[in-house]
Amino acid sequence: MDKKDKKKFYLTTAITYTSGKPHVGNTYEVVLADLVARAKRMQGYDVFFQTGTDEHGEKIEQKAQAAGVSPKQFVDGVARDIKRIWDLMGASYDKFVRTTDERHEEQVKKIFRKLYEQGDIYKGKYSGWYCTPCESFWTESQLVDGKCPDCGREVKMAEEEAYFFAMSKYADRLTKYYDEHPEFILPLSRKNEMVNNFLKPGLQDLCVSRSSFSWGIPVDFDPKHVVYVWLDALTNYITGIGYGVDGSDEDFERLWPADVHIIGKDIVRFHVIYWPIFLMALGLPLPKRIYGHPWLLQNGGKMSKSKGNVIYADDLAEVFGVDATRYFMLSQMPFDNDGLISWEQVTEVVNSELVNVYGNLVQRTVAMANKYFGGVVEDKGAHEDVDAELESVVSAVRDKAFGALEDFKAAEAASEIFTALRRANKYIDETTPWALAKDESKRDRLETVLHELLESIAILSELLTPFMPAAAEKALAQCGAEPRGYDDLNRFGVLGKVRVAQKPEYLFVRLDWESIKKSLIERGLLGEEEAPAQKKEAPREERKKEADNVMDISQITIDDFAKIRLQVGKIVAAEKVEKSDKLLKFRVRIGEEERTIVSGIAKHYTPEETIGMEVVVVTNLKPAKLRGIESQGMILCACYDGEDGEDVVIISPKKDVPSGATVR
RNA sequence: CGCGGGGUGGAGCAGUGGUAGCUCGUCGGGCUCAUAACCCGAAGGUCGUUGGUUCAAAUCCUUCCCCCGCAACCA
Repeated sequence: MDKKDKKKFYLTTAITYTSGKPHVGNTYEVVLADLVARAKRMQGYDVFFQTGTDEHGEKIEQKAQAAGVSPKQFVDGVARDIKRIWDLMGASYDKFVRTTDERHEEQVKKIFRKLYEQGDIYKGKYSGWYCTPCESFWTESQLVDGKCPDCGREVKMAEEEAYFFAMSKYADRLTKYYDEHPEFILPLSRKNEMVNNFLKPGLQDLCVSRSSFSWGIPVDFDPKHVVYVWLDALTNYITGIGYGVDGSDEDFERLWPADVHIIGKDIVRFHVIYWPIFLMALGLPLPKRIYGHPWLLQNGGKMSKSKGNVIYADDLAEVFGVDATRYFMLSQMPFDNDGLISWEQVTEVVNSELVNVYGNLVQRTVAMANKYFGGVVEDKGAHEDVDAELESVVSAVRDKAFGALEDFKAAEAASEIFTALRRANKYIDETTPWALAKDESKRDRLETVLHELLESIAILSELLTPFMPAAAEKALAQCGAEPRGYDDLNRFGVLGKVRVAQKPEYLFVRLDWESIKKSLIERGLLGEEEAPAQKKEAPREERKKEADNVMDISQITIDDFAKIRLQVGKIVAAEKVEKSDKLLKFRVRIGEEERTIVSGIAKHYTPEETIGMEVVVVTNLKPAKLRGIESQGMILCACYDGEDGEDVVIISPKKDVPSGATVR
């Protein structure tokens, strides 16, 4: 079919920031977008799926410097890695844009100039609190005790030339757009958040240039400045498909506006406020929908002290296979809540859904087709009531599942399909083919039953293709079926006489958690104590181990110890440190002097109960700044793993001791 | 009061005004085509807490408690 005859569907992910290797969360976004892209293609849309990398900015400049390479070399490496993972996961993107693409850079310069010339961008002064040694600007609220949050030094009010985008003049149009397009922001809860936090208080003009670093797209008429990364990054959605300030390609005319931007919930603000306003300023229509998906979080993340706990998609794919990894992400992620992932959960889902329900259904059906009919099966028309029930369940899946996908509810779609697969397994028990096989007069019925099963599997597998392309295709092949096309996926009677695979192959292999766990630990992909099932046992062994470790500390001489000056002091005042949930600030009297000491024990002591306590203080410790307060010493505490996390107890002499007494 | 999310049977979740549901796990049974799989049944929930609105609240309003992510931070 000619492209012009089809309805277009343009979708994008956010472009990934190239500061490092993407974790499962980033990868989830691409897999989700890929699901939608594949589903839309099945439905006959002319789909254009764009993803890519966001490669400018100060952070990248710093990372590159730390790595001792040029920024371009650095992003080339990371972008390659990102692309590799996307490809590995089977992402069927049509275009992978990079913000360092020449064409993109050229258009961003032109866009910036255009907006400047038409008065949306103006040159102004950026003023704020400036810390000279750190070369950083801070807002009032970022300051700590009126000082630099990084180094604790004095800051001064300073000004810097910068370009601003006059946001406020578009605010009303944007609000109106929200009201007229209630489906613009998904999930809905985000909309109120945006309106209440940003639109209602009044939109601030946005600073759209930077001059404190140089890794960015220069403002061509004022090269001291580089374009703000978000203005640079967001425009990829139009430059990638051929937008040009002086005239756009045909592709752009066909594809824009985007049908959806699939992005993380953390960057919803940029996509529903700044991006639409930039587009308005350019005189372009706005994207139809923005879906801010939740995050995929790691289960057992708090155990991270035992390093090596971060999960990457390529590791998952290596252990479980691409299809299983995709399926897990897509079926387990809620629509508007963060989801969890752990190695054990993936193992469980693979076994209980992919192996037991889907794989096993295909396996037993194909095996029976071979056993009873030499692998060739057709519909003999010997139907019974139970067939109609199976058929009605299976035929309804297409509209339910694809309907859910219209709203990006992948888990719901997957669950519709699996409900039907379970129904098919039940059908086998209801029809008892092995019993029919014993009765020569039931031969047609038996063949009909198997054909019903094969057609069910064929339909459901095709519906699963966007989720698990390879496995679904394999299942179709096992049944001897060809893809029938979207229009026929809601009815039976399409599958003719088929020859099934002679040697059924497992779609998914059953996994043994214990051995997977073992190999993960060996490879350093899993911390020893992640397994939630053994919560009760693990901490105890842990504690023991820790006790051993203490004994194991390399020995020091008495001279080493003598370097540490310990004295008894008395807490005379205590208060919570503002804006901190762990820190307490103490005044401690040690002999004749009084010191300020900050300690991270707010979770274990209230200020009141510590006043008057005698404590042991390290008095010759080099002072350090915490939350901008100078701490002149350290209060000794006993720390251990208690029932619920770490317990901390201040060490205190049992008898009254003169203040300032030394401890040895 | 930094921002945001959440507290529903053992675990993970669905459920936004009208008999509290799903998957896993557990227990019992069935079947034997199948990857210790499949099918049936059972046990198990004061829906975090307080007060309120309503004929009716897991669902709306209110009080408090707790958990998680981000941010900050552990002398």
